Amino acid sequence: MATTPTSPHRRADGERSRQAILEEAARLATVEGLEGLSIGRLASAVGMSKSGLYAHFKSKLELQLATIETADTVFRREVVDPGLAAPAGTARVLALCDAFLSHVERGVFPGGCFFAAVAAEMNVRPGPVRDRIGEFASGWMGAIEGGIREAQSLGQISAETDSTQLTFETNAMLVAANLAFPLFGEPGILDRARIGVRERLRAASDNRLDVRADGSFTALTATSLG
Amino acid sequence: MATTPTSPHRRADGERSRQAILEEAARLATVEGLEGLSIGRLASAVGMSKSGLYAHFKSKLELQLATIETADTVFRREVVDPGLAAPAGTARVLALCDAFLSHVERGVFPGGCFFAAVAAEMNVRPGPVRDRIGEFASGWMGAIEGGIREAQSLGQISAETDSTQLTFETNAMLVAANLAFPLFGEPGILDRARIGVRERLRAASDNRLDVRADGSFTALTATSLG
DNA sequence: CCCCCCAAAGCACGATCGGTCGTTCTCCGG
DNA sequence: CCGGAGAACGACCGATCGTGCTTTGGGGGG
Repeated sequence: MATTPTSPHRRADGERSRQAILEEAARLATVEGLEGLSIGRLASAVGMSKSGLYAHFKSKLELQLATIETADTVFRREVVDPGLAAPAGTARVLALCDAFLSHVERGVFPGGCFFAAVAAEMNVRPGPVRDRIGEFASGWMGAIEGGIREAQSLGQISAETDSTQLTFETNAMLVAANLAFPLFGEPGILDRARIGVRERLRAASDNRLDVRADGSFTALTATSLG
Repeated sequence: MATTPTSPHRRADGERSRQAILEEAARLATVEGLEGLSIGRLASAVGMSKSGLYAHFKSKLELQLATIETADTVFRREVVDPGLAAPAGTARVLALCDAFLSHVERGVFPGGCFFAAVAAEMNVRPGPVRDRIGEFASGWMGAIEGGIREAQSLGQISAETDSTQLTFETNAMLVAANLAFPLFGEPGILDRARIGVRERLRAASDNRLDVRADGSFTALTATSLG
């Protein structure tokens, strides 16, 4: 519902155009940036005139906000939902991280994670755009922390662990991999993050051997990589 | 020497202006981005005309590259040199990380780390600018990894540890803190990174209690924070 | 002390920026 | 099937973009 406008009497072809515009905008914004994304380039990218595109959005700000909502929908579909499908606990945290790294690797957004790219651009520009990015970041971190707390209540991670601290460190590896992957091009960076997350969660299990992980867990230790 | 142009017979006031331009450009680029930084805004920021500024640089690309060199000099002075002043080993790695987080906290660049901001912007735009950013990133990671290898040769970190993996994880916390700090404004994020780096290095010491750390080490454990 | 030369400014260019017209076409409810 | 409303268009606005050319003024070596 986030991407569905509240305005009444919207024509079917117009809604299709609007969605096509926003999906292209979300992709382009990870390359050009939300501010660097120009109306003219976006219009020609979707094969429309500038004014035709502008009929859907009253201002560039509204276009930016709608683009964020579309990106949020994509992120939910490609990362959050697959991650939450895993059984609760450590496995779910790992699934969230793997889904994130997978969506970076597959190039769901050409410039990597949409929100990391936009956050880096807008985190020193106060306004509704930055506020919305902050809300998303809180939600994403909350999803990871929720999984960690579940793992604690399941006894997979020691109750003494600072879940917020562990969330920060887990997300840090995802963000760092997302930043370095397009810069160097080598997919080994993503394996670094996969290893790091698993080792960090294993360490947080406080020598409890009942830590749940998927089959690739034992195969993906730090020493198994050259 | 990096910021010193090779052209001969340069007047003193011109060199001062050039440096003033580049320092302002390095600061502005962390807010506007290297591409979003316009000649006109930069000129008015330093109190010059657009063409007067342009007399120092043949093109915007040259201005961008010179700005990177200036930012590299600032980063070296504010982060790398203070970090390398610490005694070799774990203490030096910690000093590098603390110097990095300190330069973010003090706002040496208003938008946080210059190279993280520029890398996020340019990592999907091939060209000499991205190449130079990649060189810097390799150099910075190399400094951390060098410190870790020294710590290994000193017996402070177990020789079995994958130094590249440990470097990735250490740098990840710095990058993540740099990204989240301006977004949320709370300095607690930087403490998260400080704690994470220390705990991670302690874990890598493989239960060796001779890990060197500064006095704040024991005080900055994960449990000491609310 | 003079005069060369570089720093800086003024001015202007084509392109593109975000944004607003008026107009035409086409979908779709009554 | 008719008419209102939305979709899309081309033209155009003032501002700003990066980049030139030309001019002026002052610093500094002979």
